Amino acid sequence: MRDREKTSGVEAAELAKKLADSGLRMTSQREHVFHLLRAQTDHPTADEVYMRSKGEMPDMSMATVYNTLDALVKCGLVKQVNVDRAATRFCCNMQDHCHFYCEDCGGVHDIELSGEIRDFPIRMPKDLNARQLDISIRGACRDPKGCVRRTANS
Amino acid sequence: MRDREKTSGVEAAELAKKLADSGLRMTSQREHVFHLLRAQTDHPTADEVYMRSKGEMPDMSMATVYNTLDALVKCGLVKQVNVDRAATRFCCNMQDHCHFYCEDCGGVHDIELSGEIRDFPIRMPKDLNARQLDISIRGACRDPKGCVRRTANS
DNA sequence: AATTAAAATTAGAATGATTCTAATTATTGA
DNA sequence: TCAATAATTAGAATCATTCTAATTTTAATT
Repeated sequence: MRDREKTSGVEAAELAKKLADSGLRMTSQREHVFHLLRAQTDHPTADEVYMRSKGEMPDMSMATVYNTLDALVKCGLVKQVNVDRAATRFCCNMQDHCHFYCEDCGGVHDIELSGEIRDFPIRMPKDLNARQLDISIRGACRDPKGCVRRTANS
Repeated sequence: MRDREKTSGVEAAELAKKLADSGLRMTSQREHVFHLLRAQTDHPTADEVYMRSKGEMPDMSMATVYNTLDALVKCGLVKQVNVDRAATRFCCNMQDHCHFYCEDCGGVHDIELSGEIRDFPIRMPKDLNARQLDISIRGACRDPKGCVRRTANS
């Protein structure tokens, strides 16, 4: 086993507990990736995490980076920013609306907004110039008829 | 040249005008894809569009499907649903917040919400059970120091 | 109607992100 | 310590998307 420190004891304990709560084990790789994510809050990609891990854990594989990020997401310590790892979808409803992804059937539904997007309670910094806002909601259809994994064609 | 109908004259005229406004040409492939998107509002992927186009235009290539979807997005008749075609990003800020993607430098910034997500003016249908809501904003940093295309490492 | 330049389409190769596989190693609880 | 289970690894495989170079189509002019 490799040494397992660098992270403050508090972080390590928090991580171990959260992992255990989800039935996952504490490993040095998971601790290292978690520490690394906390050190720089710039939303790295998996590949960036892999690069950054090289210094302290040069043997960690890309597969482990993905597995570890999945574990951290599963135990609620990390969020995935572009949540959908699947293909881009297209729609021709040009009204302001948002999208609901059903995690069970894979379907996408439009959801109406009941107000203007500009009135949403978002505190936009002055130095950022917004061009487009997207809202997506993930969850499950409750309709047993509508909620059937769809096929790619027709 | 292949025949070019199937679509109501109104649609075809609207499409031709929008394309022209963006300096793009009307083609039978573009008309066909546009018609197909309007016929089924289920947010197909590029591959699904390709499959569905087989019946009427069996020779259309995947490259054309992508080019055509890009053209329709560019001229404002179609929206891309998962806007980011790049790698997934990870963050460990577990507060409710949203993300700002700078289209110039590729950076991602957290943006605070000034209210509860549950108070957002979204008209959620009763048969949909939401588990997670994501808000992403695209645009440009105005800060010339902060806005520099970042490198993958460090 | 023929000519031409620019734009669009095509097949297929290339790329990039992610997932899978099978073998090895580490962790945990008895 | 031992066995069972979970995690890690390298590398292959997959999938979505982009690129390339050749061909075809379009649109504007003769």
